[in-house]
Amino acid sequence: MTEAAPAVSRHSADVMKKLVSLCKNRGFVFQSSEIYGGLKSAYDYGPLGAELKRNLMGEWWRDMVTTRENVVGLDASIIMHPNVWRASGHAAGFSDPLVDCKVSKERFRADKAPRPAVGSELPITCPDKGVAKDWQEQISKNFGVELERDGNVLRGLRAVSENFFAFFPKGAQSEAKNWQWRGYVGPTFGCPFLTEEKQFNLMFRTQLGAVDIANDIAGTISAVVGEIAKEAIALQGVVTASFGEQNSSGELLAFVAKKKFPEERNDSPLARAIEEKSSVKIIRAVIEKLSEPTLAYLRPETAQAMFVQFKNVMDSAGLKPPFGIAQMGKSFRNEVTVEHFIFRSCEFEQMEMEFFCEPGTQKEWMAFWKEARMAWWHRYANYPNDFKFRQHAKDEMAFYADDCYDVEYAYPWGWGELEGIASRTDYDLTQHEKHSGQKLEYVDQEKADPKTDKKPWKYKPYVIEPAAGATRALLCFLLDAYHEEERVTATGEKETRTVLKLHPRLAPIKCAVLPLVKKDGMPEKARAIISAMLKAGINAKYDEKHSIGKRYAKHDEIGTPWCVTVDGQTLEDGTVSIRDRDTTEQIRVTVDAVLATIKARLEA
RNA sequence: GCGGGUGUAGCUCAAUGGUAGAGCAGCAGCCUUCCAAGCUGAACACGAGGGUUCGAUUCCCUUCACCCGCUCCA
Repeated sequence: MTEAAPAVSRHSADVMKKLVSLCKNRGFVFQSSEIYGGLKSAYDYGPLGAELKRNLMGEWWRDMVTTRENVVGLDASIIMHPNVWRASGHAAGFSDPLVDCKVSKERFRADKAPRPAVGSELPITCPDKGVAKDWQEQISKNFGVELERDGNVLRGLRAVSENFFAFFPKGAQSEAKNWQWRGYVGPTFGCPFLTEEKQFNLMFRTQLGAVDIANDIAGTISAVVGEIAKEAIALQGVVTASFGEQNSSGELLAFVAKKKFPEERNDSPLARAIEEKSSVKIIRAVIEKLSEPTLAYLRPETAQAMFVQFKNVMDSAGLKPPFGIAQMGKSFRNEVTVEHFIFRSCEFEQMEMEFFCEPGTQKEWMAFWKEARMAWWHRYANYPNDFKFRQHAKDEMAFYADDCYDVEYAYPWGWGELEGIASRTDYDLTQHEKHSGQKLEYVDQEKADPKTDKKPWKYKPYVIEPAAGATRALLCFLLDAYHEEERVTATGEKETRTVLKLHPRLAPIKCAVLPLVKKDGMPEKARAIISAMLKAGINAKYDEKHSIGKRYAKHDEIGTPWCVTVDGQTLEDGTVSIRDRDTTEQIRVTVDAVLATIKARLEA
């Protein structure tokens, strides 16, 4: 499964610095909004970077979609219905603290979690017996707590006091290590091994509608403040008598908010804030309530659209499982930390495919896509050993996941993720069925349901998801291509030749056409060649500046695989030289054959 | 989010409490017949804001951005 991999990156420590310089210098990648001081973790792709990214994503699309019969494309909107993100679980956490279960990876709202009474038992109900065994081992390993397994239930925990929970192996009672009792458990499995509460969300919020919501909010708050003033005067006696000074603003706000929003449901965030009499929470809840009708999010991943449009795509394209829906495009996440140039940024590009298959066949398809995807990465790489698979440990995967592999690359700072290939079962379709009320299943007329043995078999397909980062792919192929070679110049000095050994299909410029000197009719010959190439759709570049050596060096540095040179001999016998970027060797072909030669090499 | 570092021309660097200099790159021109040759000319910078000061690129504060660790990454 895991290939032989280098223990450390073959890259030198300063390669990132050099690459970032080269990217700016030559026009691959610029800092966003640089003239205004730059914007955190946002990058612009310059003329060469734009070509490189387009080529890269084009190669993915070609390999995943246009060369496969059973995979189709989708280009969904970046802004989707807010309920999409509620169903996927991304939207929780804006107004309420979120907690993760360290064992099941379930994420939930702390305020909605079950709160077992002090002294009660805390059984953990696992999805099945196998999972129960895994979790039992994890809990033992990570928290030093030995639980008893009773079918799919893990027993032995008890909420001893308000401050800690305990386990009682064979009657003895001791406190759980490394973990604190938070007073509640995960809603699905009842697990008390939880992370700290987090009050943030990684999604970018935006608003649909041209009217600025801030006006409505300001208007309402202003009215509320006015109400408070009136109430304060009217209730002056009561305020001083019964509210006390400490919480008077919260008390008043709660009083007014209750009058202002009489129809508020008991379990809404606003109702709870009013209950708590916290002025900050009330104001926050009012803002949320008022902005809610126009609230929208930028997608944090492209994947959900493939699930949401599953039926439409399947029906319109006349597909039946196994089939895939692929999509490339931008996604947005407010990352806590951004790092390593374009590796982790808030705005990034993804290349994702959801492959829908019959339940029970997911293992075979996982194996198929693992191989296909690794072959793709290897096709464009100079150093295949810098790529490897890493299987996710059970305690690393989401509770619904069946299996998961990352394709990792040996970046200068260590192994890092390029692509995740996940076996997601029917979790996503199930979630969207639940939230939308729409059936998201395939009806197989030919096959009998394995459970009832009757035709047809209606099932929600299982999903294999190869999800690659396009931005990361760009960085990884730049690193893979970056070479420095020592050489002696014509004047006898030692110099470093920087070469980007990009795969020709990725290279921004395929071919440079250069007159040896700009006289004797050489520029005219070269111009004729370049216009033929451009007409044929090959991104070629004419260059007559400086000496020929400088021009070669420049094109080495931007990864141009071939340089066609028009020289004295061209004028005599009609041949030109084609120089290879990686070897610097030249061959001669006739002017008429140049275009076909370059074309053939690009197709190779 | 925490700690440390950095910020001068497109890039790599220098100098200075009295508003900055080089190499390379780029631009215009001359020259040049195969791997960063030469000549001429013009252009280009103290990340932003505030403070101290007669005067700040230099000292102080804030902020923005980047780099290196840790944390986080549904």
